[in-house]
Amino acid sequence: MHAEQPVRTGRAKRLPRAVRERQIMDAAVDVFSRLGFHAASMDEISDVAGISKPMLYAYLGSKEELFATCIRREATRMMEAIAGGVEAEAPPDVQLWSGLRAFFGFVGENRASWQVLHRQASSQGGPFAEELADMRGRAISLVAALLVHSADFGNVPRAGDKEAESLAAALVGAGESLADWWLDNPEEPAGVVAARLMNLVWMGFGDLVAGDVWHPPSRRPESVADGAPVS
Amino acid sequence: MHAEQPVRTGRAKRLPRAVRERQIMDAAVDVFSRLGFHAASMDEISDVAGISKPMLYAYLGSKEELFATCIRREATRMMEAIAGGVEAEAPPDVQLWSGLRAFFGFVGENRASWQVLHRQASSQGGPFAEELADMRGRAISLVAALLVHSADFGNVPRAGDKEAESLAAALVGAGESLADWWLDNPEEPAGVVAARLMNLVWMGFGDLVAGDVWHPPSRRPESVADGAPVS
Amino acid sequence: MHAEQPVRTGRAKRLPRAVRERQIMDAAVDVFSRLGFHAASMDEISDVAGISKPMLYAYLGSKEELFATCIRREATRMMEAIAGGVEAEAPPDVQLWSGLRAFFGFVGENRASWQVLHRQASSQGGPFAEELADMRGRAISLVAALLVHSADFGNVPRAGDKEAESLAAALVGAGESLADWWLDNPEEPAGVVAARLMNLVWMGFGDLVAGDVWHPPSRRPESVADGAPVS
Amino acid sequence: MHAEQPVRTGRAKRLPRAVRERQIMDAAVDVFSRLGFHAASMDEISDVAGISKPMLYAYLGSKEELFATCIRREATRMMEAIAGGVEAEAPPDVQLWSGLRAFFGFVGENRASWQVLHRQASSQGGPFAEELADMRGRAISLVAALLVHSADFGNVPRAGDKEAESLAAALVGAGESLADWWLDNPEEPAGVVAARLMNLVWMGFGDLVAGDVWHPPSRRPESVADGAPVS
DNA sequence: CATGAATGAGCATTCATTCAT
DNA sequence: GATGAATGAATGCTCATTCAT
Repeated sequence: MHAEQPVRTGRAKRLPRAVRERQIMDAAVDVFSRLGFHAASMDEISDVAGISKPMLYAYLGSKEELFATCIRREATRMMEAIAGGVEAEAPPDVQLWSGLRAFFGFVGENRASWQVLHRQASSQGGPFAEELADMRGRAISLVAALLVHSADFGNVPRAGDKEAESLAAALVGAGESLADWWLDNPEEPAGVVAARLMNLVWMGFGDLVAGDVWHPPSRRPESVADGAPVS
Repeated sequence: MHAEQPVRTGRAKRLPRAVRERQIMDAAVDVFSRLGFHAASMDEISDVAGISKPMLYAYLGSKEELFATCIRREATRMMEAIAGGVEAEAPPDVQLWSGLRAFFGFVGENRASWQVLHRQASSQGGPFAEELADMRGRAISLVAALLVHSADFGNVPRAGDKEAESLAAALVGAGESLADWWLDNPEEPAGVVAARLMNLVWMGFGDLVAGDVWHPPSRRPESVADGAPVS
Repeated sequence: MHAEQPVRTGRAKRLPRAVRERQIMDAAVDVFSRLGFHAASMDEISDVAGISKPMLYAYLGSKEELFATCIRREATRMMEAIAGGVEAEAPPDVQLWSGLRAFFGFVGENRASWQVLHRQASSQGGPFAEELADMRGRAISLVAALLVHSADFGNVPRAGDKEAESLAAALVGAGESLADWWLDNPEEPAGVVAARLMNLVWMGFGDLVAGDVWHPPSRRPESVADGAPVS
Repeated sequence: MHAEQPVRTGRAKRLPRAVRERQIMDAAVDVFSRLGFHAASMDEISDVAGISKPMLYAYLGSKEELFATCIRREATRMMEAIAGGVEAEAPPDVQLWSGLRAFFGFVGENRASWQVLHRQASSQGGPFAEELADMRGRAISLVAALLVHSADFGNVPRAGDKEAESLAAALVGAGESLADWWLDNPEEPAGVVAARLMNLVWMGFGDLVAGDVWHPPSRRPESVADGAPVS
């Protein structure tokens, strides 16, 4: 994972800007993931990064900018890791499966990144939530497209976009939650856990598309809608 | 939902302690859900509650105590709402379905509570995270028990506890994520959304139990395990 | 010493004003002596007194007034205890001796009063210091008068008032310090400790009056005056 | 004495850490001596020091730490001033005399230090009182050792340690009180006042050692012990 | 370029004091 | 008379941010 230098002493060596920037962001991701946005202090970040606070500001701007930059970088890294594991020409189920595997792989190897993305980012108000929600939204859309594409293959009346999107949201949430569960229960290999989710979702989705649905014994499920007005 | 009085002026009317306490906690849940624990200030909470800060402290103790009390109250409310919608004698699928309906119903009617529980609580270090993680863990265990119970019905070799638990974690995460999605896309009735999740999960789970599983076209899914060492 | 009722419950019984007042002041002296003026809170005082805060204010006014009243009462009690032990017609040495005995007796029996008078009162700015300094000044003056009177008896050129006053100040300070020492070393009876001080001072004073003084071996003691300008 | 700038305006000039630290402590001693620990606010101290509050905390830690540091510094300064004025090889009376002179000299030149040490430190609970009481205790022990040493010279049955200690406590208290009196009556030179105390104590002590003691006319002085039970 | 030194602004918390019942 | 409920005004302390060297 990202390196740290707990205490710093003396003058920092002059380094090319790009290297410095990465060094700082590594430190920032580490600190943010451990303490969360608010509890993390610029003092600690600069300490961990091994530079002085004015440098921190010179390179990455304000605390908010720094956080946003971290999130963007980590989100990009994750998206790229996933995209890199997926073959665009493969059939939908294979794409989904490869994506899941890549996702679990990334989470396992980048715990700090994952913590920042999953836990910290969503809990802040301000501009972060929006940015992160955007990225998450894009991920959901990609999955939704996959689902739609797959359903098309099956000669079935095309499911509404909204239906696919909602299922994609559920799938993404399931993946996130399962990833967290896996971090707490690491005795099972990532592949097994990922496969389990793949099975659950893909088979369920197949049944759904095939019209093979579950029915409540007596009442129609829609009946609940009456009791849940959206304010 | 909970009322607010942005600015307060003059002396607050004398109220019995219990009423004031609820009033304050409503305000606190509102503010915490909007800003998160750290960004929420006791000043704002007391403003929203329509009282002065000393009352806040007299009634609910420190900021941490207040937050913990809020979380506990909202978590209890949600658990009770769900438990109240589930018949203990019903078959597992019906129980799951009722639980889902009750969950979506609660989220729809208590957005602030949901935000606090879902977003804020997990992102703080300290004692909150633990407490909340405990409750989530209990919820997952309940669902896992349901799954195990259901699988037993089917004369199938009993799924390992870990397998059930992981699936339950996925299901809970899917529910959370779908609830969030629904709050952003409220045009579909809660029942429809909940039913979709129910279908996906239950049918998929049925296939899983029946041994009707998805296979990657060429490589065994386990192969991914090699690339995801747990550090 | 003064009684306490740690916790109070229900409505206080109606009592004649004088009794209530004494009750309150006993509590206040107790709390002030334990915590000092600033650290003592009106909340704690009212708790210990067994009444509500508004009563506290109704009876004794502000915190400063309460403190001043306490000091005045305790100082008066002490002065009266001492005066009561001294026979006005007795020769000066006997008067001094009786006064010392009475002083040590009072301190032994009223530790809280003594703490308030000695430690708390002098450390506050404000009007207390002045009031207390006044009382202490009066005590010093009384002792000084005794010394002057005694010297007159001895057919000696009357010592300057200032000289007597300074010696009285020294004696009072010695008594205070010795009383504190005695509270920390209670194994010796008060009478023994008091007698020791009496001896030291009276014999030394006798020598002084008799012109039997100590001389530095080589240099005149006054030489130090040059190095100690008063700013 | 220490300089003050009641109001501060603009940014403070950059100073090396050590200088600023002394500047701050000078201000703190000044404020603490005027107002006492509790009434002194960090705001006022930083104002008087001519810096902002964060600097105060950066350099000296919390209010308690600052106070403790002040006390330690001033106590050390005073002890050193006194020790520096005393020749270790001189006979006991000369040592006592030099110590007294040095003490009065220090008090005259460092009123604020003296106030902090004498008035504020003893009135606080917490760790200060203990620390200060320790130093005072050490001072008393030193004086007691001097007295014992001196008595030994006189071929007299060695006075009990407790007796010497109590007399030392009386002497120290007399010195403190006389110093306060002198600050209020500065028309007499320090040397004269100090000499007066030296005379009183030394001659009285000589008589005591010589067995030349004062006796109450009729009753034995010990009789008072009955009336002073130690609770 | 790099940093030690500096600060404005805010936050949690407490306390003396007073209404309204 | 007596009290629970209420508050204005500090106070200790921290943090993101920026000069001056």
